[in-house]
Amino acid sequence: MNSRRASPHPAGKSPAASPSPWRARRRDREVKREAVIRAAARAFNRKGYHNTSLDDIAAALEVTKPTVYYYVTNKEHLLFQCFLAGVEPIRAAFREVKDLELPARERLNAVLRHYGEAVACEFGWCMVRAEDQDLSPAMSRHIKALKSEIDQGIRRLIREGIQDGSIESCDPKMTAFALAGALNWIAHWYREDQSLTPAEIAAVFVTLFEGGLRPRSAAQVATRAPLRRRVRITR
Amino acid sequence: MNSRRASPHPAGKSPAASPSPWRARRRDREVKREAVIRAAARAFNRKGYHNTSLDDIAAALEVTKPTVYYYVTNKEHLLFQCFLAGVEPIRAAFREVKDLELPARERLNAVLRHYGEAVACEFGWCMVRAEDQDLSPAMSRHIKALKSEIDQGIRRLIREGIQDGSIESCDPKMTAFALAGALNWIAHWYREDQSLTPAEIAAVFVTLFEGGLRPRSAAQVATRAPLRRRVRITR
DNA sequence: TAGAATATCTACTCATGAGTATGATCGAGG
DNA sequence: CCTCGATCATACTCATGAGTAGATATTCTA
Repeated sequence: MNSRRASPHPAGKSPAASPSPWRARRRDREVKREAVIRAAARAFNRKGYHNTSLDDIAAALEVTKPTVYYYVTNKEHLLFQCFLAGVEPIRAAFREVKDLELPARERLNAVLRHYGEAVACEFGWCMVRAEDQDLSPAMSRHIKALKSEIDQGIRRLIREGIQDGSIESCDPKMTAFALAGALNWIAHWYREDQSLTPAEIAAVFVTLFEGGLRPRSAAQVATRAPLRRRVRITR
Repeated sequence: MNSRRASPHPAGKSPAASPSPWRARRRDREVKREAVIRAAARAFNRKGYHNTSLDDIAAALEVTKPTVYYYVTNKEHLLFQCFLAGVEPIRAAFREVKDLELPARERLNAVLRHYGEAVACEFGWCMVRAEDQDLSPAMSRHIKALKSEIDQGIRRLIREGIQDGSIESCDPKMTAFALAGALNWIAHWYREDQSLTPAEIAAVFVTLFEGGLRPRSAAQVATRAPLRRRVRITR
């Protein structure tokens, strides 16, 4: 990047005098770059990573493949960028919640709500489904680290919740797996079933996580199996 | 299959007189065929469908690619067979539970336990991750139908549970998505983390699904945020 | 307006992997 | 011991798709 500036003006004075066109160019380029990443995310979303060629992505943008390569280095980086766009909101959610004076369960709920919305968004699929098997070792490590950071964040909130009494005693690791799994899976069905908005889905899920299936109303009927028989007989 | 028998003995008498060698052959073939499918499942498990070539699978069996093609028609069918091997235990679980005289929540729990164990098994990955995008339209329909059958089965149990009072009122569809999602996700992490057996995992998950995160002990401490501050200060 | 930097296209290379044509081998029955 | 069918290997074809080389268009600067 320095070399680009240095070559026309070795002394390095004129670039400082007229920075605006450079800036404009750079922003323009960045906008297009993001468009490429978004188009890739949409394509991966629809057809999966392996069933999407860079020609497909280029066609969606009404350009040709080399143009795509002008903005991203290769397909793997493209997936990685989509992944980053997907995780960033989740990391933000952790930061946002970090200093709230709330019991840990409520902080966890807030994170999970953001998490669910992130998974349902455009980049959700890429974030959830970026497989280390598809990536170079270096990328794989990087992605695993980011995923692990989130996982550990959830576990920590669960541990804190157990300590402060806002969460029932449980295995933090397994519980984190269960919660994240339920939310991750949204990426699989949300394309086909958009009957609820991402925010609504996240809210429903968090409610379920909190209370579980067991009825909480005091007037819960004890094991009355005959009722079921009756139901089946009526058909 | 008839043509194979008919060609050596057009009259069709000798085959009935000596069925044993044919039977033995067929069983032998079937055993090998299953070995091919299991090897494929293991390979898909480790490297993913698209990163596994039929040469890989053949090498794992110490044969060559045409030999694999002698037992299965193509890669897609191979994935489909793995998928079937994965779902079958789950369908069996539904049948097993069908006529039990138990509240629906307990029947649901039993199904979910089997479901979890199935996902953690050898074919779990193939079942969970068989993407319609990777398959021909016909296969895709077939797989979707089987997945939908299971989904609908879970929803039905949830509805029955709400009716018989064993499950708290909720949205059956979303709840089914959440439960199945949490369990499906086991396929993603179980390879790397086998600290618990499939049965133990399933049990932990079902317990969580039942009770949720909110503490059930009467002596639950109300929102005491200061506790958390203390924790952070100590570091 | 020359010319440099930016942006895009045409037309390739090259590796991989699915699927196959054809021939070799082996074991059982006549 | 010879034949026939079942089994398996060698050695291909062929399509696809990632990535690139080099030419071309566009735009800004001097």
